[in-house]
Amino acid sequence: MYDLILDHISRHIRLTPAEANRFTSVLRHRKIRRRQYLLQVGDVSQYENFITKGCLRAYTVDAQGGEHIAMFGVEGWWISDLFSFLTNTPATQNIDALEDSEVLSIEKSDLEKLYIDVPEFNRLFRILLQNAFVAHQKRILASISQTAEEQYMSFIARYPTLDQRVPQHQIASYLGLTPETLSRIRKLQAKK
Amino acid sequence: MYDLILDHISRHIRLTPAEANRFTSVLRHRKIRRRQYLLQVGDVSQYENFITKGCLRAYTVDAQGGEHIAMFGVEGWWISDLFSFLTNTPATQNIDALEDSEVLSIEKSDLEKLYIDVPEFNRLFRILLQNAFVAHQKRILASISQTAEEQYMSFIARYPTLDQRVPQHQIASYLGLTPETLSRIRKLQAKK
DNA sequence: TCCAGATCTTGATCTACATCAACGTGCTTT
DNA sequence: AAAGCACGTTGATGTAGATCAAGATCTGGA
Repeated sequence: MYDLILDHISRHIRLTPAEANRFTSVLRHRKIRRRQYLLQVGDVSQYENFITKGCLRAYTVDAQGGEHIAMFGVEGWWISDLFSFLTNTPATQNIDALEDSEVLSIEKSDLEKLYIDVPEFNRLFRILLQNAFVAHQKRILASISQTAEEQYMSFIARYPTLDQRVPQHQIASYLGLTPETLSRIRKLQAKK
Repeated sequence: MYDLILDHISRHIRLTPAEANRFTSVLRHRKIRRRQYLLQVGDVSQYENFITKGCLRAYTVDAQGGEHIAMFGVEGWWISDLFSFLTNTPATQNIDALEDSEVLSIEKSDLEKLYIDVPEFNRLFRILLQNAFVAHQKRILASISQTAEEQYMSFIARYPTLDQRVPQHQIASYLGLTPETLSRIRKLQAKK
């Protein structure tokens, strides 16, 4: 149950067995069925979620009802509405499952206690944030400087597994394209 | 000299006078003239820089020579090529000054020692990263879901001072627009 | 089994924004 | 004071990608 997350953590910080137990003891295991919400707009996000199985997405819904995907997550990734989680404000994103999934969730108050009891966790979450920050920065620069086709090619180069698992129109939404445009890009690419 | 940065820090963590001294003792004060580089593509970023005066920008240059602005920074903000800094790889961004500026720079090895000696700094930089992360996420969602005009209106709403200080074509570059398009958007807005 | 919805594709048309080009103004540098 | 940039504006035209519409598969639920 905890193998994946402990392995994930051990890449960044070293824990004693006691500390590892301290950590896993506050994790809550949850199963999320396909199309089921992990978080809905308006709720306050209580948890940081580590995905142990399946695939989820975080997305906003605009005034016209259009969905815009902020991030995907698969096994070994974290997913949450970080802003809601950090500031205790209502979430602006929905998170739901694209496949039957399982997550390990840590509650905010538990995480804060953990920071105090095992200071290394400050370091861990700082590193995770750094990586996420850098990924976001690349995504921004891509979106302001690349064509739709270039962005899609970068996407499949960086996330080849996601391209296989996720419906095409969800990827279009992630890239800020219409499904039709992505379909045409793929058709052109197939010829090359 | 250190008033601004100590005030900035005190919003997030509480330091003893000794810890504050420990911190300021590793800061390096630098003056950067308008158009002068703080960091150039290819160099490894050695510093995190806190701006005490002036205005800087971080930007990439694409194959066609086009500049794409990753971020602006003014007094009270941090600026760096975080990826280069964290991974000791050559920077992919230039940072230069849009006005005569001054920064306080902390070197990577000093920061790492600081994390050990004063663990609260882990917390500080985690919080700073969280804020930056959230800002980036909003920018991504804006760029994939809003029109050019909407993005510009959001920009001036969020950064009214930047809109005053920064040349218009730099803002266009930040938003991923051409200077002509931004000029036309502003003309339309003026009528409203 | 059958129906409804989800997904993807293809074509026709539209439009937001880019590109190209010219010009005015006000700094900076000498 | 002159020359040269940097910066912004405006107009004409081009194009990437959106929108609208229709149809083909496929899938899951009653």
